[in-house]
Amino acid sequence: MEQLWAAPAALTVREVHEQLAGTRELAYTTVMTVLDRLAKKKLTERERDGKAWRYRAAAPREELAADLMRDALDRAGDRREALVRFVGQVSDEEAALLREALSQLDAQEQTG
Amino acid sequence: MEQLWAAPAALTVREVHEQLAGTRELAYTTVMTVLDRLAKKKLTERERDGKAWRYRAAAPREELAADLMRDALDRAGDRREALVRFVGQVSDEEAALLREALSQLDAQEQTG
DNA sequence: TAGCATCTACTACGAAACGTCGTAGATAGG
DNA sequence: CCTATCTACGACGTTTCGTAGTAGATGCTA
Repeated sequence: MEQLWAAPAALTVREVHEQLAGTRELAYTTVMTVLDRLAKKKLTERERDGKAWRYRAAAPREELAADLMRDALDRAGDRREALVRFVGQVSDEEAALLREALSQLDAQEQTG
Repeated sequence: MEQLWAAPAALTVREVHEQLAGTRELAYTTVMTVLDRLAKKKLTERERDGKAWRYRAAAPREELAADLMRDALDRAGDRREALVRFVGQVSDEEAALLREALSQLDAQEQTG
């Protein structure tokens, strides 16, 4: 359902619907409803374009993922423990990416 | 609802109910249902104790949090990007804990 | 200007999850 | 045998989600 995020720019309902037509047979109004609900949840934003609305993701997929990770961490009780367990679950590659992200953060703090 | 996790040992429905009585006025069967549903979702385990069941968390709160973080990361598309955003959201203290967790992971890999 | 196409707004409906609880029946202790 | 204690199972209202239809506004076109 959220594969609409793949799209780079703001799309109208029609465009999303057509783009989905290959993969799944959905009624036009179904797409409309979904987009509308996402907008109500602030996951998409919309702007007028003639009589139609043009929808765009409020934040990239990665930002959503990061938010969810934060939320999970917030409900953890002992954050240290949760983080230890988290890095314990993560693949080697992901651990490397994490380290990278952290040094990037350092660099930023130096500069900014 | 999941504040039942605060308890250290396996508890019977009655014990959980009594423990909750101070905070919230819940029917005995409500507690039972909840515990039972949690068990069905594998979030609690239960063992017989006389005619009663004794429930215990299948995993500590922190493990659940870590699982959720993983899930979020898995639905991210570009993991690097998601991780960068995540560490960007996190507090300084949490970043430090993360670094710590990562070095701990290193040490483990050396040893184990 | 009448009519058709296009779009939105609103409503709906079934399924699943959740919080809440009741009833029925098994079991154990006095 | 009666009563208290537990469980199993069902139930009901609410919310979320996927799906879709209908009504009404708007705009192009003949």
